[in-house]
Amino acid sequence: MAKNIIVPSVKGTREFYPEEMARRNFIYEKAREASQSFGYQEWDAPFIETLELYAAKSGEELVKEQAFTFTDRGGSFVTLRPELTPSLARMIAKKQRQLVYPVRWWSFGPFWRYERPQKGRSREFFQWNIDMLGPVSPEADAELIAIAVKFMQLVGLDPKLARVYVNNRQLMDSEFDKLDIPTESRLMVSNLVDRRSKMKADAWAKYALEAGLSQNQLDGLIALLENKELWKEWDDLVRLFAALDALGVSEYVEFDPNIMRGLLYYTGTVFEAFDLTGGVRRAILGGGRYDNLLADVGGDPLSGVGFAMGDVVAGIVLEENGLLPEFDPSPAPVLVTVFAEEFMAESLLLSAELRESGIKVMSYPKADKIGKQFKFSNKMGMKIALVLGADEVENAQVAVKNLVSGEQVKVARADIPEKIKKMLAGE
RNA sequence: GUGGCUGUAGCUCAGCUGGCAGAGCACCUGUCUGUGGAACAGGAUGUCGCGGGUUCAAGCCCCGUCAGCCACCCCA
Repeated sequence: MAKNIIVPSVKGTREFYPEEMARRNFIYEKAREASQSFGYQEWDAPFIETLELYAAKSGEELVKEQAFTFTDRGGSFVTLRPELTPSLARMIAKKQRQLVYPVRWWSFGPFWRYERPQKGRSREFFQWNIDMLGPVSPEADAELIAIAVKFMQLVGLDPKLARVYVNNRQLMDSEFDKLDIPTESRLMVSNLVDRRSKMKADAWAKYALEAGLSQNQLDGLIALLENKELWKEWDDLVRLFAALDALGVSEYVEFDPNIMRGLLYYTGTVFEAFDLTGGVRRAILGGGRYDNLLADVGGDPLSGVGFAMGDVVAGIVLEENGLLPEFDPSPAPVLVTVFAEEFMAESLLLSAELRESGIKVMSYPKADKIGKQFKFSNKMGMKIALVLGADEVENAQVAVKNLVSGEQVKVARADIPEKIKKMLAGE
């Protein structure tokens, strides 16, 4: 065996062997189907942006700690995009007067964050982003949630396996007002809420008191977070749930006052989808409503609603639930074998004819022992192998072997394309 | 960025208180000079992650480093 030392890949990057590529494409296809079924247009932005673009927008941590930044050969600070929203804001701003509203855009592409890699989190990942820009209405928010649900349905995640949890930041702010929690403490309280599910109740309570809450405020906060009926007191959420009901997705969606979301720019509805079956409750996707999207990139005020889904967690969830389609190694179901060197041209000619008639065909590239060629076709999961040996060539025939049933018949050379098509059609 | 666990054949892993580097699967060859999936027989395979140290002797002990995993942090 080779003793070569293989140059390692960059830490946290992903290598997509055909099987992993099939998984990524599966997620992409389902995201596209969900997006397009609601009329969204596909778009994309640069993978490299200036550091400046992110400095004003995204959460502090995201830029300072997690951005993949470097200096280019010209001395400019550039960043591998850690998220899409700032690029979206700029691109919208540049054509703000020309676009047709509501803008409905979706995208699927690579992102980079300089984090410590572990399961479900790498430094390089693919993300589905989808946004509606323009209208401010609970019904628009509901549409995005319905798209998330559509994706879940398309991949086979039913309400027993995964669910979308919804909250509203304005509602929470008004509740925090009632508890006399000052504005400057809101971020702290948000983090506190995010952390609650990960800590034991008494440890969390202690932590909250140390963070500056009074016992009264803590009691109020707990009561608030336990109140699953709170949405009924907030008009936007009442309308949101009515819309979700009309869209037929309400069994997938629940109100949950514990959903806060770290990103600063969310201003209204926020939501996250979780896998209910896994040991770790990790968010599959998350999003919400944001206002003043364009404020920092020089556009006029415009609000929107959207969400993002990473391929890493989504892939794990699908795998753990047995929802990934079986990997089919060969895109071509037919193999043309090469019986001997002297029949190579015959075999190539046959494979070319079959492709001409629209059939996906692989040619075996050399005259290996026929058994080896069959073994190859078997490992590649192919359906049909064709053999052109001395007997067949002499009689203008081709031996056609059904690799699934094991049956083999000889067919007149001229009838081969039709015969293969019928076999592949299941006849 | 902080703390912990792990790293041995292509893969999954065993390897005792330091004493000749192992198994299963996969692979190759043959049984089978016109046929895959099965069976049987045989065969090849290692910088024991990397670098240093201790020792007569290190896969095993010590230090460092890299990578993966887990928990924080954050989030997709």
